[in-house]
Amino acid sequence: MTQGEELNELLKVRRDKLAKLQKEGKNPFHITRFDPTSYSQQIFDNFEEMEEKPVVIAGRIMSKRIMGKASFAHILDAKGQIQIYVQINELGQDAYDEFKTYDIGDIIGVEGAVFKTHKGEISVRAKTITLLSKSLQPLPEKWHGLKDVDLRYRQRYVDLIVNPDVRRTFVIRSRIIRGIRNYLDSRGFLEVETPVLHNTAGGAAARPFITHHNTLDIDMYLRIATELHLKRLIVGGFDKVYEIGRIFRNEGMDIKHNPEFTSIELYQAYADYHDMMDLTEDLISTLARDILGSEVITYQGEEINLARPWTRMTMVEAVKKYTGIDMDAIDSAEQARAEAKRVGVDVGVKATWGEVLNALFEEKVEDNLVQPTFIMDYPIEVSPLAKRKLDDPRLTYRFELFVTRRELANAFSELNDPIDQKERFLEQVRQREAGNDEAEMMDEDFINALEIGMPPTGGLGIGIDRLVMLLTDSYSIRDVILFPTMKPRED
RNA sequence: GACCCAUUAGCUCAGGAGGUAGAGCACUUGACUUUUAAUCAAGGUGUCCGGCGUUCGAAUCGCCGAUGGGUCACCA
Repeated sequence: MTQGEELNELLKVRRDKLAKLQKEGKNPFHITRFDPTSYSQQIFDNFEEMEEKPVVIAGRIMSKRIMGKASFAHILDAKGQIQIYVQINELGQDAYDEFKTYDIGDIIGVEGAVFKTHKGEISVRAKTITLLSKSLQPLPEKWHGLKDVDLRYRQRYVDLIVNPDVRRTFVIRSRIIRGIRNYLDSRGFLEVETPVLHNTAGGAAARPFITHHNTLDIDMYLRIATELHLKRLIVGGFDKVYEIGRIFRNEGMDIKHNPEFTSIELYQAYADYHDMMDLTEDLISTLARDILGSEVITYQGEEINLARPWTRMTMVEAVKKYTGIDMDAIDSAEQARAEAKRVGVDVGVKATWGEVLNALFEEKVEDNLVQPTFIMDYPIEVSPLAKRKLDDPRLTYRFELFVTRRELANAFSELNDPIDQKERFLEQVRQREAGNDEAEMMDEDFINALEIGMPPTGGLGIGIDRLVMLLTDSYSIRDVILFPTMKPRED
């Protein structure tokens, strides 16, 4: 709100109240600190001991019921809401009159005694009330809250005030991330930080955001993955590392994609992708148990059982199960393309056996993978950083985890052969030159690191936002990101 | 990027077969010393998303645009 703008009546009333307080030397914005002794939740949890004992609480006025010489209000603090009882005899005439001018949305501190009302609600009988901050705008309606999705995302601070479920989601998000850290730290993993600004955008197939460094006068990329730096650290001798961090991909936005999102990638020397599967299912089922209290959860009306063990099948087996096509029995790309066409899956005229397998999987299998399922052994064409299978060079030691039809994790036995890796990069470069701007870029220093020598290593990446969606039953990725990417409004 | 839907008071929403807009909450004033969607009485809410057009008249109809949501495409 800028100066000179016409204020509507609601705003004007609050400005006037503030001006009056300032004139009387009671400017709430002059207050610098306050010392609450209790959260609302602590009072509820310990009522027996706290009854009739003095407490100091602080929070936002969410409702107000004035009945002449006595009033009730609800105060929202970080842990919840508690009622206060405000009576003229306790406060005195002047303080009581001033309290009556406070608005819903104002932040107050309350000193008083814990008690239970005649109707049985645990409350605080106010002895003194201090206005700690004046709210100059009205809050959304108490009963329906804030529903407008646009406003909820743009003004998340209001959303958090009036929609308790939103607070819960982000508390759980925090617990999930803390749970992951605890799990990995207790198993000897080292948390590290690698650059966000990259000279080459590698480790995934995605268009990057480009930015510019002024002093060096070079364009740089925001990272699209943490993979290649973390593997350099395995080369360096840290045998178990992980990074939880923001990833940026310049792609479309929908209920599963936000341009910036959070991933965890971890790498473990001397381990393979089977170890990564064990770790993945143990980690996620542990999080569900510890944070939600159950391994059986509901996502958008569907029951999901996260109890171990989870189904493991190869991509070839999955395609066979859901299409009847046995890709193992097919040797030529030509025959594979004919089979795809037969079941109505569009593939290019030059599609390889592996590309056909991947297309069949994506179009015919993914939508069936509701319960947690590891899909193993991805084609080499779509896995430029994964180790080739010894018994079938068309495939790699790679898996993805699917839950509720969505990819949640991606892992490989990491490719550590520098010569093979260089050839894979060159193939990616050829694709890039052929117009695929999501193909990997050549990363000579990463090849150099592999030449120095990387032990056999298992690597795993999990989309934290999607994991939080699953564990909080959130429909959209925007419901688990505090400030999702929004177009600016033109006013 | 394509298509569909939405946008009305601070919030949640009605309404409008074209005649200048309504409810509840919130707000203001008054009554009320245990209420809790407090109650009772009285009162004012407004760029009907923006622009252009049709029309005597547009919030309503048409076109263009903005933002959001959804579906699809893209995202191996």
